[in-house]
Amino acid sequence: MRNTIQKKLVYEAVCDLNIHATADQVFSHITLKHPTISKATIYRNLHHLTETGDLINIGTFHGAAHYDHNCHKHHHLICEKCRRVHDVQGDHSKAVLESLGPSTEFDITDCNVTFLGICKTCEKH
Amino acid sequence: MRNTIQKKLVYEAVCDLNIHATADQVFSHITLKHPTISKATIYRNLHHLTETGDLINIGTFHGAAHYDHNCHKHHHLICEKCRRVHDVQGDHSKAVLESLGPSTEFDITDCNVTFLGICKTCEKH
DNA sequence: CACCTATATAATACCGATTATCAATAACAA
DNA sequence: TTGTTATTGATAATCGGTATTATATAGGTG
Repeated sequence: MRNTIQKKLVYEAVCDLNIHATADQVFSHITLKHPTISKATIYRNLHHLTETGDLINIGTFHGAAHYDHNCHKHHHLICEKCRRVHDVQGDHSKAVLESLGPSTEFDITDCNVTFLGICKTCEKH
Repeated sequence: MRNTIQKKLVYEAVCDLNIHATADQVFSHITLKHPTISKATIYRNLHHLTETGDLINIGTFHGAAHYDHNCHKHHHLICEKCRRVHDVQGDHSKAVLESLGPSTEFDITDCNVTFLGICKTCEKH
């Protein structure tokens, strides 16, 4: 896996934006200064960076995937009004897996805990 | 909201299939006996039935949404090989919300706990 | 350093899932 | 039965993402 300028740009964009950006937001951010970058390159590098553990892919049940450069264990809250993704500190996955106990039906590898609600900005209207 | 034949068919299809069916699976099932039903009607009614609480939309991070007619609180495991959705009995949401405590940042309405792993069928190869 | 070659790129066609549009139809209240 | 209005079927459009391919370039080799 080569260290291309584009890969660096994608990683930096996710960090700079710091809003759990989507591929599209990353694309728009980068094109401001590098108008020739391709959308396919954004997607490819988001995948690469997720594989190497530099980014985390936040599944959000609806619409586009969001990416997070904060790789410390934590959770996310999806605002049901604006669909933005917010950080929720803590790690409840372990506790859930422990209280679930060993499964005879599945080889459980992970547990995703995601909160739903309304963020402060939307609460105010 | 009117009680159309199509809405009834969609609900019954999700129940009869009993496999956390996708819109496409519901469509295929219904067209066997009602070949003129439109895919848009399937999507529309899946939405309606989710709003009224008759069905649950299971987000799966990738691909199509799955629908569940079992509205008792329980969780799902998504098999990382076959992407099928399996039931996991229990309700950990409450415990997670309690251990999280009250939030000053968000009006948290719910907490989604989804397990990832490999199901028995796929484990055997 | 110049060269090589495999990998990454830009551009674009394509795909699956879902939503929007709209004229025709049917639910249901009067 | 009739009028109104939500729902339908058909289909185009959109959205998020992947596949293809000719070209460019990262980074090792001599």
